[in-house]
Amino acid sequence: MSTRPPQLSPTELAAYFAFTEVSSLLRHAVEKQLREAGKLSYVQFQLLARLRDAPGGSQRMTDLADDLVYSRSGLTYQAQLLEQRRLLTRAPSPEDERSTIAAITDEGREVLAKVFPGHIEVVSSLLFESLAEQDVEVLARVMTQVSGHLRANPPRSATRKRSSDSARRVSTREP
Amino acid sequence: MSTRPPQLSPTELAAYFAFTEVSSLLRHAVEKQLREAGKLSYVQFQLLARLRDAPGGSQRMTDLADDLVYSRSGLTYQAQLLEQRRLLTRAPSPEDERSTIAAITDEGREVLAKVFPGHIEVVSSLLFESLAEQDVEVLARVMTQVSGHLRANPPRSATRKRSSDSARRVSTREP
DNA sequence: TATTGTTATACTCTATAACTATA
DNA sequence: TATAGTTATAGAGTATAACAATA
Repeated sequence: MSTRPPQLSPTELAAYFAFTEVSSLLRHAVEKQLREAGKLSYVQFQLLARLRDAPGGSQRMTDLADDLVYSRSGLTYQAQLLEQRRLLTRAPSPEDERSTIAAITDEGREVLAKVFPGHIEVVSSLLFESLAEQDVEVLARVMTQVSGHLRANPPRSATRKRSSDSARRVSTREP
Repeated sequence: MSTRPPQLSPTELAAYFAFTEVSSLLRHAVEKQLREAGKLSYVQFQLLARLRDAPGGSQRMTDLADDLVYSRSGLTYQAQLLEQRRLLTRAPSPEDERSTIAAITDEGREVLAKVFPGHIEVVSSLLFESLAEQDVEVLARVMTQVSGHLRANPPRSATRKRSSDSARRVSTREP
């Protein structure tokens, strides 16, 4: 095993501290905006956004839970809330009666549309406003790099699930 | 108000998505490690770490709450938990009897010391392992830039404190 | 009166385990 | 048996408002 140095370098420390601070403040601001503009929690927003971007505007509950690093019961809870507000529907899958397919409704899309401008505004003004175009490019590159690294090396606890038969689709394309 | 474009550029979008994903996964992993290694929540860890780095290992409750973007009652709650575990003490300030000074104890420092190696290990292997040294430098620079920007433009809600000025009577409704 | 901090309380979120039903 | 999902439930965390003490 490759041993990582037991200490962070000063540069790493600075990067880590600044990263967590930005992350925390941005998250806080985004949550506030979503709550005020559409009565959505951050997770609910992610849920709806993911459904909207999924083919057919729908996805299996389990896949949603996997993507959002969520427990299934937690997802059920949030889906119930959104269903009560008619922002999504749930129905058993025709292929596999065990599965539940969640689908975003028109009302759900409306809420997303209502919330989005303010969301962009927050992200834009807090995260990007002070950055030069090149900085943004560099940030995108570095974060994408790390993101890929994290997908490739899941945090141990998330590994226990997908065992033998249905291996998970990874975003890496193999020739 | 400076006018920001109503849309994020593709690069900004990529940067934002990757950033939030990394932030979320890293936070999750860090919380897990802190919980398992020292039964600390992330906020409690930040609290202790901040006290440790403060002069005298102590700080006023209000200042702690400000720094951590925390409500006072929430801070009181966490401080109570830590005090019960003897990881910090609370005592009224000699200068101003209204204030409470929280101070980290030796036991608190021990817990931090116990938790730290694993913390470093998580951050190191998740955030930095896949990055070249130059990437880390760039990340530190960009995040510090944004962090400074955020400090300079607090998210509105955190602002309404220091102003002894009466600039906000205008929008206040009275019966 | 304003500030500091605590308390009382209500609410949201999350996770674990037991359970149902399908496969 | 294994998987998908829900339910029951318990616990942590947060915020708001009322409050007491001090300035």
